[in-house]
Amino acid sequence: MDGWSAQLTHWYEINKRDLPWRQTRNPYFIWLSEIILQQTRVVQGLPYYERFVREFPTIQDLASSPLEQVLNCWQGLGYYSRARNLHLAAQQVVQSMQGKFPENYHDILKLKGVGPYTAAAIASFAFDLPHAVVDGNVYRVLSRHFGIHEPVDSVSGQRLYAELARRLLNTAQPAQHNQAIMEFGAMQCTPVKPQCDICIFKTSCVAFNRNEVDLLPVKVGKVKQTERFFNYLVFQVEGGTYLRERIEKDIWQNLWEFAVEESAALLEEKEIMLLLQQKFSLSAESLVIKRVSEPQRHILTHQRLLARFWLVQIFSNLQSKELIFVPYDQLGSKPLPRLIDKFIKTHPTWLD
DNA sequence: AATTCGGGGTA
DNA sequence: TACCCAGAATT
Repeated sequence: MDGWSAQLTHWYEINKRDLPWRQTRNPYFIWLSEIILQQTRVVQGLPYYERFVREFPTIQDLASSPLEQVLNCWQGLGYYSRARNLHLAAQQVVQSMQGKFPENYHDILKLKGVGPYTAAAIASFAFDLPHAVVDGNVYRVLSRHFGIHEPVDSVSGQRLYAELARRLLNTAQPAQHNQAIMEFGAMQCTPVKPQCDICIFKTSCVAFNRNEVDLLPVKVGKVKQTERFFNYLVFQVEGGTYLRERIEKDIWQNLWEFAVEESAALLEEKEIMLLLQQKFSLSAESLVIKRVSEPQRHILTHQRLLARFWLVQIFSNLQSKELIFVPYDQLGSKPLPRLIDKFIKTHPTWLD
């Protein structure tokens, strides 16, 4: 099995993409790229990486910036706990590690938001330490090449794949080996329509020779989706509107949105009017429901959202514990979920 | 061990 | 549609 890594890295040297985080050994930059790329395609993460490097050139800059600024840079990338943990981990390094990024697997693993994959990636890429990465690409490449049907999302499967990856690792060049296997999974041994016809492992790939490529890797995880209905109230009051921060333990934590009423089904105008009077203590004379948007679908991994936006002009100030007044020209200063950001961008006439 | 965290590309 | 992406934290 000694030649396996050699074949792989040979393929890599010919076919690798030119990616910015491959041009540096700075553990801070490599860490940034790895957090950004968790569950995220390279092409999607790339502009975010450039932005973070520019906005936060050092880990001290990141640690001393307000979370809101970090979330603003992260806006649209999803899985926002990554941004919160990134910020926490930066403060961890500055405050408890004298600003020195940890230099071994064990200490890297202590950082918030850093799990086994990311710790192995940083340890190998930045410090040439012999830790094998196991990510979605690795699961796919190994399951197919070695014909493994053990589910990748089971505990026994994860043990099995981690052990196999560890055995295959070229400990003389762990960084190159790790980059190579992930690049191979991303570019050649792809989830659908892998390019088996031109694959260097054509003769040794068990799945290919058994015609099982499309069956692997095996996953058992079933995602059950819930349906939710959000009724958004876009209050219109002299030059601005009202936003609230989502602080509850739910999606979009620490992001901002319009006043919202969640319901078992989208509310109708009569119910919205009642809500405005009861929950927001507005009289029928002090408000006008001016427009309502089409229902907007928004799909998350575990949730299907249906949202509708009501434009409500009001003639008195709102007294609400959680709603804060935001001038229209400052809407961009708050980190917003894609659903809200998209609504604002596609309904410019609603907001002058 | 199972669930929950986003958003977009691709077939 | 359904699947998946340089996964990790929480329950």
